[in-house]
Amino acid sequence: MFMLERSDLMLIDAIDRLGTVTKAADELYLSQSAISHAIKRLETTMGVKFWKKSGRNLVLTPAGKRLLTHARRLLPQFEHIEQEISGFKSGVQGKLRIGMECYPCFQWLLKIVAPFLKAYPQVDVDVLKEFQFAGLAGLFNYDIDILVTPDPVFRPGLEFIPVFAYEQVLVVNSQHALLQKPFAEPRDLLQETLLSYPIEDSRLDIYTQFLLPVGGSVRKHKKIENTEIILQMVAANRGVTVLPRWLIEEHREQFDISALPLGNTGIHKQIYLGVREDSDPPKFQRDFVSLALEGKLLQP
Amino acid sequence: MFMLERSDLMLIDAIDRLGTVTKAADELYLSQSAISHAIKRLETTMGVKFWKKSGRNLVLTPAGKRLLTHARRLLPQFEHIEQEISGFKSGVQGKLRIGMECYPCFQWLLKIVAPFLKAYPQVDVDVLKEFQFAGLAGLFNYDIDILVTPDPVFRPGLEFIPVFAYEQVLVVNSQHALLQKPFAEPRDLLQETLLSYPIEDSRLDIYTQFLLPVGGSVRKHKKIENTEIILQMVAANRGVTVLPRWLIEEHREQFDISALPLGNTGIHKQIYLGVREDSDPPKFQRDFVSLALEGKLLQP
DNA sequence: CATAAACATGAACAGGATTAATGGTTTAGA
DNA sequence: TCTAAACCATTAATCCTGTTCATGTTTATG
Repeated sequence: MFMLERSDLMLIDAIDRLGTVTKAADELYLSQSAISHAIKRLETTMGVKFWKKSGRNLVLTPAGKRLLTHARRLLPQFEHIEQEISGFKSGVQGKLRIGMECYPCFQWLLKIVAPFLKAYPQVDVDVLKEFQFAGLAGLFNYDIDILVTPDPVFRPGLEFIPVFAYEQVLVVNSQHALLQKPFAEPRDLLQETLLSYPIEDSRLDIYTQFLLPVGGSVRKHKKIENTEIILQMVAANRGVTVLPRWLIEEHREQFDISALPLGNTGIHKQIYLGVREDSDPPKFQRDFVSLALEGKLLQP
Repeated sequence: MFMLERSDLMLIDAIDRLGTVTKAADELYLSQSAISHAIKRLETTMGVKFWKKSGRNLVLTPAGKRLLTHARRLLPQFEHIEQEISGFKSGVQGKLRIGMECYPCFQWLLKIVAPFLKAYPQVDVDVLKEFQFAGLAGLFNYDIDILVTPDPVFRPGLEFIPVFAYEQVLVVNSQHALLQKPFAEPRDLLQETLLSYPIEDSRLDIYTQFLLPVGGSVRKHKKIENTEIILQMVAANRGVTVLPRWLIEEHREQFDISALPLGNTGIHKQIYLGVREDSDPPKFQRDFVSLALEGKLLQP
């Protein structure tokens, strides 16, 4: 009775990735013939053709494509398991892969990662930006172990832990007229240029929580990658932006900027750590969460 | 260079599940000695001990436990892949596993599954209730292929497709005084007994969307599994409940009940189908979604 | 203390996986 | 158009992995 093995998945992955059986054989430290035989065995035992000849190469059949997508999904998990397991022989070693879904997350994360790295010298930390992993899917696929995000998903199988509360404030030039007011109202932005990180409007709080509910808008909206550049432009009176208050406090000295709340209540957000509800995750992973929670206490 | 294989995962799983190496050998159609050798090979090549002797049995070390949880996660996926792949040889055959996260979902699903089964006689349909899978995790783990839920999660890697809109209405006895009013207000429920399915309050629309926002409450809250029983109790004037309007229409004849909107706008919900953003899912899976969407058109 | 249950070990074996050698197609390029 | 190179398939021989068999050791049980 045949069993699809990891080696079969590696086979189909390598052939597709490298284009030819010969190159795949090379990568897998096998002969071309070995691969050819393996293909035959796989296809006959499963009773399904995964490749067909096209010229002098092999191309995937629909069944093959399907198997490939599963291979692409599972193989990294095997690698991750091996990494994790080999950690058990050499002490506490391991790797913590953190995915981030928001810009302020990164700024906050930097503050937490530093003490963690110090406390766990044997643990590697990988910080993945949004485009390098697939959000929730990344968590479940074991591409990442921790998801840092402002949008929690409270569903079975997941745990989202609030670790940091902050207020989103409107950042303006220090001489800006708006600073006369105790807080900004949507209509105050009608003539302003909004500067933001390059993400969809639907994920910007100023739209979802401030402008859209009352049909407000801005004169212009410019998207910029870099926080410093954004602040520089605000300081130069080229626009306004929305950022966490604590981030602004840290740049007060450097830039000629001030901040005021959005609306009379202000926009309040939380950063959450999302983790899988795993049966016994590595200790350093739980410890990272604890450390983040301690940080929460420190940051009033 | 050693590779953790599926067979290794099967090994650790079987030993743990059956308790002894001997029984595991039995299940895997191997000799006890074969397993014993395999264990040794696995442990020496990975450089980690996964079992230690306890009396005359083997018990898992922490590393072993960790490997086991990964095994439990991955093995079903292999089985699923094999199932799916073998579908390619015998035509359109396959299995569609649908997970449900809400009670009205089930009622709705029944209507969709029937025509699907007729249209795809070679496809098996498994409908899993909430406690048999882990929601979103089930989707990503390939425990289920489609998640039926009223709470969509719009995140990368997932697609949630609205397939059915309905109104949650307050269901009362046909002689109930409230029926004089055009719609129910939160204070109307102060003296009522609320009947609901046995789920947490935080997932009941009447709380989250009706009572809690204004600090309302009910006199008493009883949780009951079965729709018919609930309706019987409402008919007997033993309480009120909240259900989709279309469900009530279907039971009008049978029970002495009537319905009225919750609040002046009513509570409006949608059922969504959640699927993985897979590269080419099986055809019958996409077809199921299409069928559900057609159903949407039929149900005004 | 005898017995059975359970796992470990060593030697021998079988068969599956690998390779080398060769042949058959296809394609690129002169 | 022809040749050489690139690529995959097949055969037969070989290797070596994983298996079994036989036996040993430890532990629980009555």
